[in-house]
Amino acid sequence: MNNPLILVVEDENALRENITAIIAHYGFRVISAPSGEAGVKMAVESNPDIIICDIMLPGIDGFEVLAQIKQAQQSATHAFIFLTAKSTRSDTRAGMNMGADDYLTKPFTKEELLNSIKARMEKLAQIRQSQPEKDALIEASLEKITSLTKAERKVLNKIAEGFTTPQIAEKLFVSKKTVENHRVNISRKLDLSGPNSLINFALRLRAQKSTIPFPDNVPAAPSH
Amino acid sequence: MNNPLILVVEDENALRENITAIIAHYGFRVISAPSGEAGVKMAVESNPDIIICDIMLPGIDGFEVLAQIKQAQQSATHAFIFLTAKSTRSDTRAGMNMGADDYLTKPFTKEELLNSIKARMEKLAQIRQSQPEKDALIEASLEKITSLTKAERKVLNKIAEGFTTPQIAEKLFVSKKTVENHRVNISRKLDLSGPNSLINFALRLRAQKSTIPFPDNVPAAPSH
DNA sequence: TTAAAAATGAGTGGATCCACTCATTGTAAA
DNA sequence: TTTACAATGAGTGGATCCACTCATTTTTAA
Repeated sequence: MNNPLILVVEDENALRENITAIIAHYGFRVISAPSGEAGVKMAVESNPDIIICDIMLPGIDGFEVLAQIKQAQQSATHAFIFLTAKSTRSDTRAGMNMGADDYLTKPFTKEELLNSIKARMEKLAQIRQSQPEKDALIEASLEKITSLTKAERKVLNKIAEGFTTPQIAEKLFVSKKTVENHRVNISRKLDLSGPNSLINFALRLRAQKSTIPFPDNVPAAPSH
Repeated sequence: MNNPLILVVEDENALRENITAIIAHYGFRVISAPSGEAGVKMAVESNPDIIICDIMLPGIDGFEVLAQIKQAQQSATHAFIFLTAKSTRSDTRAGMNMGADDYLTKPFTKEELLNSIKARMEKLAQIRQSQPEKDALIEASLEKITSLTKAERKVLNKIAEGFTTPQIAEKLFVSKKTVENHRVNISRKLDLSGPNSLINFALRLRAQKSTIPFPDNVPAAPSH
């Protein structure tokens, strides 16, 4: 698994920046959200490998974040780590029973955080275990992916998840026409043509890389 | 998931029988082992969905059990729940960092046990089912592939190679109509439906099995 | 030999994908 | 502010996929 993507959902600015800094320093790609609502949106869009989420959040809380992500993204090939100041037994059980994968009690050390991430990562790698026989077409196109815009990357991600145009339109809250336009633009940028070439490309790409690098993990195409 | 299998590794006879009775009472299949060594052997043989394992065991301890099972069975997608009397933070972290999925501190109630099992079960079901990219669909369909005829296998093979209907028709020296008919029949036999579902299936099948068992490696479906 | 299944091909219709053009609105940089 | 690009959405048309039905010929098994 190369370059895992980690999403941090934490409302306290200092703690959020601290965590993201630690994660980034150890070579993982990281994105963050200051609220549950933003976290859900980002998770659906970017499909991170690991989600680290505080339970006490303004607006919807961590439990609700987990529930909504489970709802929206049935392809739960990610790990969910809860953060909390409360460490009562019933609280811990509630989190785990909702489908969390780990439960870190604040304050936690850098090592505890990293070890937890590492353990979940290994678990995920075990689960996925897709063999990476290199594909010339994919390899050649990897550079060109950087020329895709944010919206185009979102669409490509959904294509790779196996969704059809109408489904993608619904999930991204845009019209089918817009999705179709994005598909055409993606195909053009990647030099693809012919029926099924895009779904074909997306699935092979996904077979190689656990998650597609976008849309906020990688700088979008420059405006000019 | 039908009839999940749960393995209980616990040396105290009373507790082990108590746990297995609870689990069995709620309709799950359950097997048990009184030692780590027996537990590892049983896990490798029976490939249970969930392993509930005490940490304090005579002979090899729970950590070692987990390590050995991970070693022997790296492809298995199962959940591992630790049981322990010690509930210190460092102890919990050690267990989770080794790849455990939950950590129950003794004494625990029947509800805590069942909820933990239920949560891990849902997680497993999600993983297996979703892997839109993976096993559940493929695995479930592997048997059905044997019901495909020779011509249908040839077509499925070409689909997996990324060819479109017109290309397949040309390569197999038949008309496009014939290929289309085969595609429909394949979809029907594999319980697929919707646009791209076939190419999607074929590519995932190919990603999973380096060589697809057909068209000439496996006997065709019996004529009647 | 006879009956069943497979393989081939055609017809029809609907849904989707692909590829163009065009327009509007928003955003970001010169 | 002006300019360029992104994002959105619509229109059109063609190719393909999907799902039916139907028919003919060939192969296979009883």
